[in-house]
Amino acid sequence: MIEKTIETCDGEEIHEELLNIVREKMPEETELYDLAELFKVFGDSTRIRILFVLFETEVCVCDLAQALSMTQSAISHQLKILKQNKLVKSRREGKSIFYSLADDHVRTIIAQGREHIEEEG
Amino acid sequence: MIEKTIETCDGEEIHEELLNIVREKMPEETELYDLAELFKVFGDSTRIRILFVLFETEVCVCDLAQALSMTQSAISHQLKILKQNKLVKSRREGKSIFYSLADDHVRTIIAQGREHIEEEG
DNA sequence: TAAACATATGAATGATTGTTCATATGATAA
DNA sequence: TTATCATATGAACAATCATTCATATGTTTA
Repeated sequence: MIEKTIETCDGEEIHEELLNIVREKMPEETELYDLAELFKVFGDSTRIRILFVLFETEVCVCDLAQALSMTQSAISHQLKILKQNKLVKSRREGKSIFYSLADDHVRTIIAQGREHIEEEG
Repeated sequence: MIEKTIETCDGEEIHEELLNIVREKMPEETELYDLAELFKVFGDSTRIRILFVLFETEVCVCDLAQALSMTQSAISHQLKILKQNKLVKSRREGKSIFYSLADDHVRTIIAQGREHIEEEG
């Protein structure tokens, strides 16, 4: 933490400490962009619902579509986004393709999100 | 985990286990919506950059704007969204308003996001 | 009080995005 | 091969959203 100061916002006097922090601790542009992209994936309730199903079991696209009462196409489009972001992986079994969680960060991130929500008034 | 079965996608025969899981484990509509809303907030690189500054110190709007090379208005709009979602809190000090992190879920969520990104090829 | 400063906000706009529709790809069965 | 089933995908459309611009609110100083 930098010390609190009073004088601010006179253009020239933006705190040097603040600028140093920004320069030193701020991740690279590409990482910031990738982070935002990752969280965008969680920012849609259809994809969240897909993930909650995958928390319990692997499923094929068509069962997912029925379980969530959505079209196969809509689900498939969303699975593509989840897969591109490595939240989900797939394997073929005959005509079907089964999707499952790629790793456990997904559970942790969503669990933290739920905690945050529940603590709000 | 439910047992894996082969037959799928013939319309009537969607696995009962899957439907039960969806009914029992899927959060309420409102919680799914709130979760997606929360993650949408993290899904913008401007807001991510604001949060990274707030990881280090509290700041007033105008210093934030200068540090991130953006207009006061743009920063103010984003701070409003962060505050509405209780990721950030504010206090007035004279003419300035200082913003700081509301709680530590923010750090955890972003830390998990970074881990996920770094583990990708 | 009026002027100056810091922040907030409503409207407009360009960009992004989720879903639908039609169709393509890929695998199995006849 | 041909037909059928499961999934993927491109284009189009509507809805959402981040930024800008102009202006309003609220605080301090003169």
